[in-house]
Amino acid sequence: MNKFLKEFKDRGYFYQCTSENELSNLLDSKSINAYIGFDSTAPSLHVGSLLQIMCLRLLQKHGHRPIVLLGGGTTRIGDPSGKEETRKILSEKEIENNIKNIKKVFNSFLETTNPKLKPIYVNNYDWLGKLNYINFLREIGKHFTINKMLSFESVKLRLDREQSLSYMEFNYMILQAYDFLELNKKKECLLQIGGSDQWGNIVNGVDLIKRHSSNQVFGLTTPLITLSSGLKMGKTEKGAIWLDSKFLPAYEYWQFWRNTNDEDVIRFLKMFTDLDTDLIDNKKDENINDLKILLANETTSMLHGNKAALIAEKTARDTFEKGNIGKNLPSVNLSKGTLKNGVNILDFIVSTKLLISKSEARRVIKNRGIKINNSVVDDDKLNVDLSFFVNNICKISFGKKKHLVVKLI
RNA sequence: GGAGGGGUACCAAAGCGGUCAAAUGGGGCGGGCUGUAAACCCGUUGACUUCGGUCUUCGAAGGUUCGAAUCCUUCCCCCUCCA
Repeated sequence: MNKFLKEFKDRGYFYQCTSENELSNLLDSKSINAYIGFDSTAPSLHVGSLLQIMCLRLLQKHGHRPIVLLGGGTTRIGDPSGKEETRKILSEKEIENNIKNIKKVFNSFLETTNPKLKPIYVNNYDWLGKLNYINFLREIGKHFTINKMLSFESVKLRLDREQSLSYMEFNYMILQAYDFLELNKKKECLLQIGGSDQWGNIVNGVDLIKRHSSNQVFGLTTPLITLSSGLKMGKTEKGAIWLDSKFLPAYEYWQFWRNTNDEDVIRFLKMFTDLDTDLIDNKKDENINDLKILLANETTSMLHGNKAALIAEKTARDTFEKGNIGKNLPSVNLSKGTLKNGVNILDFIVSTKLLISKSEARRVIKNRGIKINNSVVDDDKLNVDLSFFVNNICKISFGKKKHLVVKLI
């Protein structure tokens, strides 16, 4: 088997492939261009897209070039799944800004200097925006039969459940197929990778290209990553885990990985780090918490850099293992003047943005969830003044994991 | 276009004139147990409060009433069936 494919499987990226043997031969014979499409409705990407990004890294590692499709065109249409979520209509400017921002994310994960490997960015608005409906129907539409489209899982599911499926959404798969065709023509793209939910769309593209230009291209899908808890990755409890320090500081990114479920650790090490898979298998019996730290360090340094990972680890050890005030915990500044006469604990909490409302703060205090300098606050009338500060610093904690350093300035 | 059903908090879903800031379940958050896991148990889940209350919320806007999520009117949206 081709080395890329083998590693793809070893790391647990593999779910389905259109013609595995042929693809394997192709990848052995030359370097190819392969694409993955990303949604650009948000100003950045979160861990939900990380597996896809890792696929692109792996392509590069094996000498293939990734094409990153940022869906300016499809974003404009929107995938109206979900029930009655009227999708936000994004302005052109927003989409452009999103795309610009998202590119930065890729640049921190991908090799960008080697001219043979560096990613090609494309925006499908460039071709979808120019489509002429009649021509499109005649050239592309004729290759699709309704009979077949109705048989696709995504469609069937909706129909079986008697949920409505708009014509617009029904067309989504054709547009994605068309994207692949364009990329095949213009960028010699021979492979599309995507999540398993994209299978139908990908197969459509492969078929379309065969009919339209009789080229053979391939599709490859990754499994849908769920946490052992069954939750979809990325869209987790506490809000999105952004792949961007502007939206999520490195320390919290580190914490996200540090808090991985036991059952997920080995799997995630393989998926989300560059560590050799054999090496990871050999670690199976090591202390689970050390493995989690390893996972957190590897993933964090890949995105935010080695230094940030080390700082995050040290900060975590200081706060969790020693119970100290980790120097590099997230911090807020407060002016000395406001505390001169002391300030009520509720106001204090809200002013640090630890919590957003006084009611919530009151509730949490009642549940013994607030600590100042490691001691539980049990009175919501507590007056916080300068005496709580040592060297102008004070630590306030919400729960066991959320700690904040308040600095006086 | 016709007939019917429906829009309730993060989600699902009760309520159908006062006792409703709104049952119940899920999710979230906090606590306990632990290992910064999982499972389990307990608490909590609109905002402000001098803890007496006050204010804003049940698709939208009006109206009836001492009093409306509940009744009426108009509008918007969704679903099912028929054409």
